[in-house]
Amino acid sequence: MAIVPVENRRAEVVRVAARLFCERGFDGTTTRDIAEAVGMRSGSPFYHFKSKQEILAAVMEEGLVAGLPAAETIAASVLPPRAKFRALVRAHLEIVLGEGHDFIPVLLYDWRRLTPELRARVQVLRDRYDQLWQDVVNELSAAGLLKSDSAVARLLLMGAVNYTVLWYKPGQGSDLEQIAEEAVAMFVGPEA
Amino acid sequence: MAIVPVENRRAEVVRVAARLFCERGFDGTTTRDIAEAVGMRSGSPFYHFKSKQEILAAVMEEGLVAGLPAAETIAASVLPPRAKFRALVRAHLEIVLGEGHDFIPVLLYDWRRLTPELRARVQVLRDRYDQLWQDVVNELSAAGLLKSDSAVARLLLMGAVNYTVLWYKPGQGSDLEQIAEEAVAMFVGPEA
DNA sequence: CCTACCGATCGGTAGG
DNA sequence: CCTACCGATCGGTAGG
Repeated sequence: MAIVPVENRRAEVVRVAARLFCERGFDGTTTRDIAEAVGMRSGSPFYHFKSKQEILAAVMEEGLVAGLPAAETIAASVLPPRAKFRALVRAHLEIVLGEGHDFIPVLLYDWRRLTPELRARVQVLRDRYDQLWQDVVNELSAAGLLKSDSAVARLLLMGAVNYTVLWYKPGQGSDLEQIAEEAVAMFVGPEA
Repeated sequence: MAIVPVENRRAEVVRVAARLFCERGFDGTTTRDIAEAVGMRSGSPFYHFKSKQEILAAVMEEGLVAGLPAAETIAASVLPPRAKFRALVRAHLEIVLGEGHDFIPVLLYDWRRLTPELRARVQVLRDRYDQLWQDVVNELSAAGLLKSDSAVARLLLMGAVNYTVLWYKPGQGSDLEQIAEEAVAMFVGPEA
């Protein structure tokens, strides 16, 4: 038995909540489920969070904070537009579909369960992520590698990629690498 | 006051439930909300449906039954592949985003809330819809107008189109016609 | 389809 | 973070 610092209990709640929210949805998970899975009593999550929705927001924010650095590095790299886009898609698929990556799926599934206030708070981080995509898509566009207006293009592209969360089954059919390749091939066309 | 046949009360429950589920989500809507909006007492929806989830399944099935004929007509038409795909996308956007079309968004939002039994039941209709898309996508592929394997291609394409339900705002930005055009332009490339 | 009601669940809190 | 508990809600049912 390792000695676990008290500060980690909060993070543990967030991590367990992410898993349960991802599996059963926000409304399909009770704060009691979370408490039990973490080894607490039913009321104890509320020592760490003001409300169930605050836990949800924390899950989403942790997912975004964890995913942003990789995406930022890719966006700031000197890769040519098509390769950069491919790397971004690949990194995003990992965040959405990778083993133990339950945070962003929760954001995609249960965004609407956030109160307006919490939604606005999480949106700040989300905007940064969306902007990175927009930048990379704009580079594609500027290089003549993408038809369609870039604002709607970004939404359609992110839709295609995010929607994988609803159909992808690990170890069945294409793997993440293949899906990334197919998506890029279909959207961007063959080479520059 | 028109005289309303008793049989229409059930349909009324489904229609009202579709609107409320679409606005607030399945878990965010109580059977009491539905009853009140339809002008019944709180227990009366259960005269028409065995459970709340049966109402949800009915909403989804009505959406699919309403949408299938148009999609079938398009798939069976003699349009060239690109035009056929464009027509399918356009029809689908109408079903997903059109005014008063709350049924398919509910399917997209709350598919996971169905019990396994009900999910299997609704899946039968959903499979028919997916197959139509697959046929049209395969035609595109056969005509050399689409890169990427067609099974994954269909999922990515439907993802892009279905995801519009999360960002489209009527009367703000592109309209359905424009979105359809941009989607086709981006995915299929310029002309055959 | 209404009346009347239940049984259980659930988010959240006071007080330590 | 636990104990003990509340207040409200909610899906669903019996019986007519």
